[in-house]
Amino acid sequence: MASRFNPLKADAHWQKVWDEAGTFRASDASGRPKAYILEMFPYPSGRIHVGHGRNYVMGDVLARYKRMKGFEVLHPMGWDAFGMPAENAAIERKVHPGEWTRANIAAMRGQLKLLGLALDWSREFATCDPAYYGHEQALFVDLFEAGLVYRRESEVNWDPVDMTVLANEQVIDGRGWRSGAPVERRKLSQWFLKITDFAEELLDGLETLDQWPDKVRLMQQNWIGKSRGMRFRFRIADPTAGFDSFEVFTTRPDTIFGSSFAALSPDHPIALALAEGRPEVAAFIAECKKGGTTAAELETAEKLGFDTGLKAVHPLDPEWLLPVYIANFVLMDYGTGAIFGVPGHDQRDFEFAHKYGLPILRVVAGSAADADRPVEGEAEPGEGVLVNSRFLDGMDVEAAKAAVIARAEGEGWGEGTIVWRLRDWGVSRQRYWGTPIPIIHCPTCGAVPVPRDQLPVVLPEDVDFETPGNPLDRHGAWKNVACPRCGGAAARETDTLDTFVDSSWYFIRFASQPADRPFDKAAAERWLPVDQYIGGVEHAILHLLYSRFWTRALRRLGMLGIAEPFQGLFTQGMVTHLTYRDADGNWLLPEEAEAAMDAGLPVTHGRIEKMSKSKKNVIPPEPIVAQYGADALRWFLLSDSPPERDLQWTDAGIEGAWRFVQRLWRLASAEAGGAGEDASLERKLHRTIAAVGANIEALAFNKAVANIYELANAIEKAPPSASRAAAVETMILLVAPMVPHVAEEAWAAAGRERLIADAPWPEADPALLVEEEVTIAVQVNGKLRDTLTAPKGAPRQALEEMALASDKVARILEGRAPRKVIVVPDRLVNLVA
RNA sequence: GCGGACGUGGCGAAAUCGGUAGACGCAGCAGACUUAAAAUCUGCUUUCCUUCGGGAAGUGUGGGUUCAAGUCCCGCCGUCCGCACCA
Repeated sequence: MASRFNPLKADAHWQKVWDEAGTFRASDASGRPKAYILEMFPYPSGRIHVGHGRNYVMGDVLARYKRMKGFEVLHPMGWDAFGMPAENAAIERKVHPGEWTRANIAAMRGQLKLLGLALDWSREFATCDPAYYGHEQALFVDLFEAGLVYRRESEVNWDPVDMTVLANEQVIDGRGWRSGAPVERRKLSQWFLKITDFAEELLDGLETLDQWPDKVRLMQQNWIGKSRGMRFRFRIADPTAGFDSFEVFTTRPDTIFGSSFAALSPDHPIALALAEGRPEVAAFIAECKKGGTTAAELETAEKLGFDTGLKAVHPLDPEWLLPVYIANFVLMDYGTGAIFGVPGHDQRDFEFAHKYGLPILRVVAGSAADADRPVEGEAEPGEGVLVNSRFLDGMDVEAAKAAVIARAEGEGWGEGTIVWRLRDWGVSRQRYWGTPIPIIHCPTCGAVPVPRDQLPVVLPEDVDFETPGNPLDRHGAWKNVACPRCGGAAARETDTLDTFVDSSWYFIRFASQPADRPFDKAAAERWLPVDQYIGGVEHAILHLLYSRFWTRALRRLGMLGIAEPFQGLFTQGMVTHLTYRDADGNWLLPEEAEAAMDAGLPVTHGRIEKMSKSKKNVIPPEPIVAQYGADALRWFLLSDSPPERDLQWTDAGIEGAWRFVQRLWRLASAEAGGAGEDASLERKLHRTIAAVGANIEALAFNKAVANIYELANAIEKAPPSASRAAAVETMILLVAPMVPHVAEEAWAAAGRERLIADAPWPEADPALLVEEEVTIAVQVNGKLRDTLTAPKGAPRQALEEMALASDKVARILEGRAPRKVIVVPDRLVNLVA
């Protein structure tokens, strides 16, 4: 047997063996319990780096482990292939987006294959395949017919660089999530999916996701943003411009007697109507729109108001008139676009009242005795008892809320209600490289869905990107069609779907891909939900919320009997690497940095950052695999850092991993020899079997790695014995999910005919998990003074006597008897002097 | 501003229920093997003191609860993440 493991030969060999045997092909018909392991599929942006690899290797270890545990494992791979980078590449390099995308997929598939991933490649697809997006169009038509899709003119987030609309979720600090350009407001006709119809169940469903990180559940909960409160109508004392009342929403109906003004959003219909006849109103509204939307600007933005001169009648006192302002801080798209101001108990209203000299009334106080204490410095939004509030006086906040709502509902001027922060999902994109929206606009029939037998609506290939904007819009031959309903001249919708639609159901298509429909219900339900989903936390809201919505929508349509698509979710950390910059702050490749230093130019070590092309700190997998092999790379990616935390790429780290792979090989290929039992090694082995299994299931790969190191150390120190030879063999099984190539090689070298990938996971013998002897800590006053060895399960009395017999303890106690003795069996004895 | 997470050796980290802090790895030091190097193997490696037996301190910081706190509670400091004029 060779003294060194040669990954160059072994990697390719075993990858071919797995491939030819169809080892990782998932069977829909197997009787074994299923496990669906999925990593978020990649966008084919060019090349992968080792940071992407970490994600796939984690899923791979779990998939291989589950196979060994007897599960039928579905572990597929595909490509989230629509999106703007392809179009940008088309514009810059004059290649067709499809060509660019296909070339990237081919390159990245080759890179992934170098890692020896246990993937079922037979289910691979790209979302830009008409065979995929055609079914997506069919699903869109289904949702359309079910009333879950609608079109409306709306003010949208317009990205002036990418020349497209962005969803609210895609606007970060007022800038486009991709381009980074400040987002503009524009009015456009857009297609929307009714995700708000599902707000309640998306929120409640979070409760069932106990295998999701709390952090992600909390983020979704905040995003959905449920607020309970009351809606009520203010009558306008002197109706103008055709309006005699307006509605407001509040979460604090209890403070209704603390109100000193009402305020309308600058976009409110009444404000807009007033602006028609009064230039000063129009000017104020224009002023409000000027301000930026970045965090910093909003932080410092002044509260601005314009007194319309209108008076609102207090709903509980017809004599009480409130001034009506237009105020810049009132948002049209939350609640009703109008508020009633309670300066004493809301900070924004407080600032507003200060600026415009409005009364600041106290209606909540710590106790009734504080009723006359003025509210000073800042608003008091907290708990207390109601004061200065007529029939509410003396109630606590919750009771007062209920009392006001009951009164309003009884008298018919308001009602208890719930308001959501979540908005409907705008899915129209004015881009070419996406799924065409399967709708035809007919001047007579309106928006007509493309009949199912005419799907897919295929993207035309012959498009030009010379002119800015959407090339579909200019493509007459594609765009101009007959109306499917009346046969008259009509035009295709030229907007394409947000690519997040593509990724909202790909996991269903992986489970089942018939040619004639999106998926087969029974086949999909065999695999779904995904047992373990792995990906970046950056998708905590967008992709994960949309997928949950899509799955629930399909359920409502009766197409799928599953509520939640992802039972387990894991968000892994990034791989980071050193960066270098020159004197001008430009990023340098490591070799450029070296050359510059040799030339005596100043080079600064940048921060250790997430690998990215722009920072020039990416490590591609090819040279690493060529030098150290796939197993060393996999081992490194699993070692040391907890998987949810960032992992720093270092040359020393990959070399350490390579040394371990070689060490495994040496252990496995050494002459076995020896006879007889080694009870202590067997205990170690069985504890390791249990620990590695538990740690892999918990995705604590770094701990599983440490368990293996401990076992390897113990085996190396153990004298030859039959136990030792068996331990080596078992260790090969334990590392097989993590370093599969060297494991197969060692397995074959040991004369095994079956693949180790098909071998069963070893079972820990429960009898060997229990120690016969334990080390007992002996403390005096809580400080460790001695340790002693006792049989497992020794009685308290015996432990106490042994502890008192210790010389060290005797020296410290100086002959005194301890006042108190605490004995924790099998752990410690604490003598309190 | 609101919400959340985290803070342990030179570094990555571990410590499952409040019970021997630092397992395991990296880096480092010393030694073995070698003509030499690589590879490999052995030992040491939290800090300070030491009469070499051991002793003291120690998990961001200050308190508290407890026989016992990295772990629980309260305050503070710092780092990171999410949301943000949400009525």
